[in-house]
Amino acid sequence: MPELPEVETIRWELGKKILNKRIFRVEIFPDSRGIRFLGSYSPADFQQKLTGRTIKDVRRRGKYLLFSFDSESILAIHLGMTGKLLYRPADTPADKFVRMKFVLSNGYEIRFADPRKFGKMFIISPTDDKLMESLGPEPLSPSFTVDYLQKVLSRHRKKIKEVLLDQKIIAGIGNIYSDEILFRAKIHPERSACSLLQEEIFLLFSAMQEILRAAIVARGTTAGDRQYLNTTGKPGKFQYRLQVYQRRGQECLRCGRVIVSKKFGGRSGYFCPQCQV
DNA sequence: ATTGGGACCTGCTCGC
DNA sequence: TGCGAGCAGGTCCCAA
Repeated sequence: MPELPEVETIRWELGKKILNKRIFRVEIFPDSRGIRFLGSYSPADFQQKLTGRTIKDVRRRGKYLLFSFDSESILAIHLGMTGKLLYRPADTPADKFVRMKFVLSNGYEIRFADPRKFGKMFIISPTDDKLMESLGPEPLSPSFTVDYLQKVLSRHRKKIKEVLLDQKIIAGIGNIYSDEILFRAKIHPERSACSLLQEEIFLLFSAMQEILRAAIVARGTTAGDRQYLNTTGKPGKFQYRLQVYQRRGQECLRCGRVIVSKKFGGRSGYFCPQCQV
């Protein structure tokens, strides 16, 4: 699924292309049922709110993309697992699984394609923004420090893997990067968060910074069945640098022991049973 | 309060 | 070759 680095890549690409472009038309397709229009907006309200608006800013918060306009409304998009935002010239052949599209004034359109329909799209107001407020801090922001991480981990007894995945604690990390971060920090995913020693917390913090930054530079990870693609339909490059995710049965690149996987609350986690302690 | 598990979705892989 | 079962997982929701 698109996690922080993938969403950041999309934000960066779109930001260069659609600023000050006007939304000429909003098309919502019949099979867009799965797009959850949260809040009190119906699809028709949604179209009305956005049609004719000029895009003024594209930001990211956690795994959400936030579009600002020449109005009070903010469009928030969560890509779920399989969501893509494809930026195409309007005369380009149709893409599969497009649930919604924004036709822009410059002859291009943004196509929201989402085979598994886990994506969400909704309108929020800058002043009443409960969802964004409920998100934890951005792990790459200057205010996210080792001290902060230590404080937050000491408050939770649950597994460190679960803590990394909890968007209310830290925003933007999903299954792929939580595995990679824990592997790099040599921490077992089932360790209780509050049991981590100061040294380990420092390693965890460093691993988080390094991996997320490297993944952004690599323009994200296209792995597994998620088939993340950027706005031009191209894959990322970080999958070539994965150390542990989806390497079950293969040798650990650090110690040679066989990588194992285990279910953590419905999702699979990969780790080395020898060097992650 | 915290924690855990199921539901939502559907394309894809695997085994018989 | 065909078909059904199972898997993938972010977030919401409910129960213990």
